[in-house]
Formats: sequence, C-alpha cells, structure tokens
Amino acid sequence: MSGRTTMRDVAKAAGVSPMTVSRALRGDTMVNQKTRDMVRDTATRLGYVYDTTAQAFRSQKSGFVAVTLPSINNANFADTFRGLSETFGDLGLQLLLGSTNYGVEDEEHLVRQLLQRRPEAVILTGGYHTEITQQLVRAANIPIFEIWDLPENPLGHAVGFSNADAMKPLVQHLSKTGRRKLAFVGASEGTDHRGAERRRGVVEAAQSLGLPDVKIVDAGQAPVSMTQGADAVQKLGSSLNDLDALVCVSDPVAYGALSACQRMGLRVPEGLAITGFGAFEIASVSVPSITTVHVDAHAIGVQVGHLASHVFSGQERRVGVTQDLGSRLQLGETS
Amino acid sequence: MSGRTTMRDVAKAAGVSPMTVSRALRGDTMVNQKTRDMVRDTATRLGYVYDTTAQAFRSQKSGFVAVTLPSINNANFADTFRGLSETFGDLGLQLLLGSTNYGVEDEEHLVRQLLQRRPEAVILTGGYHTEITQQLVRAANIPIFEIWDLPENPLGHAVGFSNADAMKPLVQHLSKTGRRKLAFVGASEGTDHRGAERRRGVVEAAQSLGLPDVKIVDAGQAPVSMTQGADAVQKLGSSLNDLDALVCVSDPVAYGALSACQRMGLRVPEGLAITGFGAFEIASVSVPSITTVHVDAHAIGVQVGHLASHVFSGQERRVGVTQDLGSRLQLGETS
DNA sequence: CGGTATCATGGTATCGGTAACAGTGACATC
DNA sequence: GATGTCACTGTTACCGATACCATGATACCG
Repeated sequence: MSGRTTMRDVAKAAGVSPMTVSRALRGDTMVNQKTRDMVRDTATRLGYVYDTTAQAFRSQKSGFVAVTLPSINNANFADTFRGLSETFGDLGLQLLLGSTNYGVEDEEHLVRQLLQRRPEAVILTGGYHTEITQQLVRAANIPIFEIWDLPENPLGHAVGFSNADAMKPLVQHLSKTGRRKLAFVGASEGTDHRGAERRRGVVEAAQSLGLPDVKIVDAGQAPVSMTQGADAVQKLGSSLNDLDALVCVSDPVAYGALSACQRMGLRVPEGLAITGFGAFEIASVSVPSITTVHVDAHAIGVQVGHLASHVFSGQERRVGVTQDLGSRLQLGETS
Repeated sequence: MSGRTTMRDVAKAAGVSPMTVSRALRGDTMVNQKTRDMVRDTATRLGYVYDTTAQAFRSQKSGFVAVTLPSINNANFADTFRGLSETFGDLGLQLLLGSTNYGVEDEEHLVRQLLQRRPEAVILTGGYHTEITQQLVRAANIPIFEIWDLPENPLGHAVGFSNADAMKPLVQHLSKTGRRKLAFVGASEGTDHRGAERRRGVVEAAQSLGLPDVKIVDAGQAPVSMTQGADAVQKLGSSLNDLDALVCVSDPVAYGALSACQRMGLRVPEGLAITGFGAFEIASVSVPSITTVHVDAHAIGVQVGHLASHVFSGQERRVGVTQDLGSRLQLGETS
C-alpha cells in the first residue's frame, strides 16, 4: 500500500461500503448506532484521518470563513477574532485569517487569495475598500460582513459602531471639565480609516461645542502604537502648554503620550488631559488610568457569528442588516 | 448557466483546452507567452476565480501550514505569526491558525482538526503536548516545527530558545545589584509550560547564586496579564517589604505589578525591583521602563519559514534541526 | 527528403469524498 | 400470499483541477 488510509480502506476493514463509512463518521443517525460505533472504532484502529479537502471539494462547501483584520497585533482585533473563532467554531466553520496591514491594496490582494479557497462567508474589518475588492466579494455570492465600522453603503451586513459618534461624549466630557484646546493624535492621513473617522468625530464635536480648532498631530503610519505616540508628543515639546487635552486615536497611543508627558514632567491630568480609545487593558491598569471609549470587541465577533448563523439557516433573509453595538465613555484619571 | 465559472468555461471562451488554461494561469512557461496572456485576459473578462480547493484536492497539496498559538492576543505571538505569515506567504503557503488557550487538551483537539485539512507542515508553539497530539502529528508525515521552546525530545525541528536559561542573566543581574530575596510572579502550576520553565530558571539560578528560596506568587490561570499581575501584587501587601525583587513571567504582568506598587506608594526600583519578560513595547515605554528579557519573536517566525523552505526543497535533510535564537537581558529603570 | 529534437497543446484518468438515487431485508397489514 | 412501510445500506456518477502520456507543429540536421 502506498498512499494514506482512505475511507475505502476503512470500509474494507469494517466490511461496509464507503458510503456507510462516510455517513458513520459524520454521525448520520440514518446509520445504525452499532454500525456507527464499529466504523468509528475501525477508523481509529487504522489511524484514519478524515480528509476535509476532499469533503470540501465534493460537497462544494469549504467549511471556511474568510476574515481580514488590519493587524493581528492588536488586543481589540484579537478579541474580535476570538469571538469569531468561538461562534464560527460552534457552527463547524474554520476561520481563514489574513492581515491587511491597514492597507486597502493589501486587502484587495488578500481577499483575492482568500476567495480562491471558496469561503462560505467573508468578514472584512472596516467599511472602506478598493473598487475591485468590492466587485470580488460581491461576485463571490456569499454573505458579507463588515465589522468595526458602519459604512454608509454596506456591501452586505455590518456589525460595529460609529467611530465618529463614539468621540462625541468624550469631547463633551472634556469640554464640560473645562478643556477647550484639543489636539488629536493619530495616524497619517489615509492609512487608518477608522482613525480618520474618530478624528472627524472629534473635529465636528469640537466645532458644535464652540471649541477652537482641533490641532491634528501626525504620529506616523498606521498602526501607531505606544512608541509613536510617545515620540509624537515629545516632539510637540513646549507647544503642549497651549493645549488642554490630547485626544488619542487609541489607548496604546494615549499611554505613549502619557509616558512622554511624565518624562517631560508635565502633570496629567492637572496640566493636560489625555484620552484614548478602545478600553485596552493598559487604560485601566496604568497610573493614572486613562479615560477612554469602551468598545466591546469580543461582542462584535460573537454577534457576527450569531448573525451569520441566522443567515445560513435562512432565519435572516434581509440583505443589509446593520447592528450598532455602540460604545461608551469610560472615565479614567487622565481627564 | 448554473454554477460558477470553471476552467472549462475559460477554455471554451479562449478556444484552448482546460489543460492549457490550467498551465497558463499557473504561469507555466511551457505555454506560449501569447497564449498565456490571452488565457489570463479571458479569465479576467469572465470573472473567473481560481479554485484552490480543487487544486488542493487533485494535486494532494493543500497549500496550508497549520499553526497553533497559545493565544492570539499576545504581542509576542502575534509577532511570530507575522514572521511566519511573511515567509510562508513567499513560499505560496497559507497559514491555518488555531489557538490552544494555553491548554494541551485544546491543542490536541485543534491539531486533530487542522490535520484534516492536510497541511504541508505543522508548527506547534511549545514543546509540551499530549501523547495523542504527538502520535497525530508524527503520523501525518509532514515536517513538524516546535517553536518558542527547545524541547529535550523534539518531534521534529525546533526554533526557539531556552526559557529557563534566559532567566539566568536576569537573576545574576539582580544578585549583582544587591537584590537577594526574589519572588516569581506567574501563572498557576500546569497552565503555562513556558512560564514554568522560566520559573525553574529563576529558582535554579537563585540557588546556584546562594540566594534565599524564591517565593512563588500565583497570579492565576494563564494567560496572565496586567490586571492579574496587579491583583497578585496588591494581595502581597506588606509582605512586599520582605522582598527585593519581583521577577514576572512577562512584561504585561510586570507592568501590572509596577502599577500596583505605584498605587501602594512603593517606590520602584528603590524599594523593590521589578523585571518582566518578552521585551513588549510597554517595557520600554513605561515610566519607569521595565528591565526585561528580549526575545526576537518575529525572527522565530522568519527562521521557521526559512528552515521550512530548505526542508521542502530538500536542501535540509537532517531530521531534528534545532535553532537556538537565544535571548538577551534588556535593562530598564525598574532594576 | 526522412529523421529527430524541441516546443506547444490536447485527451483521459483520477485525487477522496458524497449527492442522489436505488436497492434490500424484516416485519406489519390487508 | 401480496403489498406496503420502515430502517438501513449500497451503487454510481460526479465535484474542478491536474499528472501523465500522447501528439501535432516547427525547425534543423546531414
């Protein structure tokens, strides 16, 4: 014998047809309980390993769900992925993960690759894609989920929250506590769409509250993390004295900013308020703890799983279901 | 027309055989340049999407590499995954990721599932597995890589470092700077094998340096993070005064510990030294910065990719190649 | 001119499961 | 005894790409 053990081998050893083996291994109750057990024992005895590739091919169901994330090295996205993993795992579906590195071009390339695996659904982080990406996923004729954003013209379903709206309570809070001159610290223009939305939210909220123009601080290419946040704030130097609050695009950036302030001897929150986004662990553990916006990243994953389950079962027939999971202000000691 | 566009459709439209389409799309230079371009254009025009599932089935090459990580929500593992992604991507291989939640039982279940996809190699984080997991991966007859550890009896190749040895320079440094009474803060027994190795390294190093017994502080089930680190240290309360240094299993834990000390008004490093592990970003950004052990997580991924490439090409024929990437002490302000 | 090397292309079987359909034995019912 | 029903099990033909082998076209040789 040359190749691997196949169902045929198991069938021969068990004295049944391959079809019965197929049914038995999949737990089809049509097959007699005793036969099922016997077949399973035989399979185990022979060290048979079920070939999902062949199943996927024949049944035209890959058992995959494609997922794109801007970055895997981000506690929030990792939480979402966990939520997805759990719920889709329960549905017998496996996640095919790819990272876009915050770029729509990379996303296009990635989506092209993922679709070749014939996923049964596709989950894209963000609501901003190239024209071709949109064509590709539409043509795939499978459920599409956009997460972490609520696009105006969703490709399919959407589960997330408004990044712009999430900033309003934050700015209101700052305004109420007497902070007028705000700066927004985030990634360079065009590298982080969700970040840009948050910036827009801050700018608009400040305007509507009659605050002076928000100063935009560029911390470099996305993903911006602690170090870039710290560097950007350090570069601001004495111009920090003209500011009342640093509104950062994420908690890591905020922590970097806080760290830079501490090193420069600038007291937070007395001299300057700092806020983050995402309710990362660092926000609640740091000293002082960071005022941030809480987003339930894990729930996004779970909700998509539930929604997908309903879509697959036909319980949900609508085409553009949008779930706004909202966000809430989480006050800390930095403001 | 019913189903999706297949190669047959492209062939018909292009006026060639499916075989030629297959070759053209894979860039086989056997096919005339003009024919190749023409076929590709036709495929694009028809919106044809190559079916990797069918390819995988027929060629008996899935194009997958299975990867297990204890947790995806960990900057170090995420870095390794990035490294793997990049190098295996260059080899035309896609990663199938699964998380074991730091459990060997979960790992077994996961490995079983992953192997059904017929991966061309398997990468396991850690060198500690159930008997069945070992049997399964051995029987799969594919290259095996264990990473982030250097097991005594590797299943195949190993790329990593000795977690125990990595702690020695750290303990020596503490001893040299007059710290004698050490405590190790880590996960509960049996939930984190790499953490246990680090603990062993600390205990042994302390012994060989003639330091008093190392106090073991249990911060709960793995993964232990900032919050658990902070809680565990807070619970120590006044018994902290009997200690000279907290050696933490990771940087997040160390930061949590630092934070707890700051809240309790205990000065670091004057009253107590704190060390971490992993050279996470927080270690260099925090105030004070944290003394830690630097491990090149990204390089682990890259090295595995290179090694795998050599194994696939037959350049590397040895069976148990072990690459020790080492680690180095990274001094910070907490010691 | 036939022979042969080289290049480019096509025909056919097949990878390992499973959908769809076709039995078959045992027993009940008329 | 004929027919129907139920509970299982088996047979056949594929899913869409590609390995393998065959063949046609062209060039080039002595």
